[in-house]
Amino acid sequence: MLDPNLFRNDLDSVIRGLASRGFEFDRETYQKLDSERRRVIQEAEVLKAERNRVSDEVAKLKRAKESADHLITQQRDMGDRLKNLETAEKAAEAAFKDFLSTIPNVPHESVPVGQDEHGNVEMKRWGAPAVIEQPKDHVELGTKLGILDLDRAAKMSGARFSVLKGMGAKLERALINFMADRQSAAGWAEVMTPYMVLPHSVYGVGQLPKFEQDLFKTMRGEDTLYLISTAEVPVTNLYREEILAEDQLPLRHCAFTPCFRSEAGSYGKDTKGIIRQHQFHKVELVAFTTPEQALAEHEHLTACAEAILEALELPYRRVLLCTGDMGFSSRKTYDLEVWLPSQKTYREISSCSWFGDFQARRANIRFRPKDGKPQFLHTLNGSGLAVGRTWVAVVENGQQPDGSIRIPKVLVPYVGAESIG
RNA sequence: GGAGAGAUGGCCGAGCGGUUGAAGGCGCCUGACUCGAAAUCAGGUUAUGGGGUGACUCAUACGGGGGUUCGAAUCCCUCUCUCUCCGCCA
Repeated sequence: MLDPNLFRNDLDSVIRGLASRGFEFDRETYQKLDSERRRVIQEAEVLKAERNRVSDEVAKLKRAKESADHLITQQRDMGDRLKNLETAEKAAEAAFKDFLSTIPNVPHESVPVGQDEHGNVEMKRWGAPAVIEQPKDHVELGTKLGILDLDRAAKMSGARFSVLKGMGAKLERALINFMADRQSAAGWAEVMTPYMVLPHSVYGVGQLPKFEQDLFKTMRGEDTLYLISTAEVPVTNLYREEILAEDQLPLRHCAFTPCFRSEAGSYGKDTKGIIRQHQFHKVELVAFTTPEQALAEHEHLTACAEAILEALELPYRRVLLCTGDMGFSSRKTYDLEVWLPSQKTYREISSCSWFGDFQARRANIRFRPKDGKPQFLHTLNGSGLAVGRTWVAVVENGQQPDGSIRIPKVLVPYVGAESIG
């Protein structure tokens, strides 16, 4: 959520920023809701002040053992009048908040303006894609080696699920352990979290109320729990409603979790293979910082994700997303894209975002500066990395003419073999 | 699943219808003492929202929601969570 003061102090620049990402800010509705809210608050507070004054009078009289009956009679209907006003106040506050919570974050000034992915800017490339004659894709390679079984996955769960077998399952586990080991060694304190969360946690990171259709929802009686779409959700919410000390920042966590996404609206996209699944594994990096630390932390976090790709000898590039291609909550996002020989292109394998205080405001996460009042901190996160897509990249980039897969050196101790097949 | 206890400020912990935004302690800040530090002493130290250029002022908040009352941290209902004991269980 954006800071209401931003609207009050610098409405025009906010509107311009939002427009750059293709969001049209409804100025009229905003002003109507804001003035209504303030009107009701003031009305209620005048009445409450009056009630408090009279109650004090009553207290004084009673202590002096005098009669206060005339005041009490006079105040009889105060309760009802106030109750009505309080209801109106709550409604006005809620309407205002609902309006604000559907407004996306304002892009940072360093973000290029653009409508969609064509406006993204490539920042760097690392590694030269190997020359492979007639490269096979991971489905063909995996199926032949008996390490991937999509047909049987479909039998039990339908489309967009997979079964990994033998060395395929072991490779998945190896990647998870390698990534979690590396990131925790790099200073990202590991956490294991719930995979089901309450609605307010999803709201806190900005995926509710607008993106419910992307999530799996479960019911327990009347209560809703969502399956997490990313570890960002539980890890960011670790400190909801808390005030952290400034010297705790930057606070860095990594978390391995499965991720669940309904992929509504992506019918026909990446239907082949395990690039886009309803369930996949990810090692996520999440950072909490002061506003001053945030931009440097964004670079650091991205570098930590890149380090995994480099250790795995996977060619990749870093892309700075333009205003029109960024997620709802983000101020600035780098995507890391890995080379896939079968597609002869780079595909997203990590997304590293800085959210400013947008999520912190929604989840009410603050820090106490050395001298001064508590203020909202900044949050950042990025994949380090998406495990399923890394599995694909290792298999496709490591493929040999005989159909076997060469395992990257750093992974050999984890896999227990130098090649598969 | 059964029985009971509890939830108060950054932390611990009193209060159980009206001078309590909240005793006392810890922590933290300022000052005194000191060459400096520790100890000691004195003072200060919640957050959010409204109004005001400002000093300031008003409102709200004692797990969440609802109720009783002129007035609720205090009484009633309800939900959530935590703890103890019993049962069941990976």
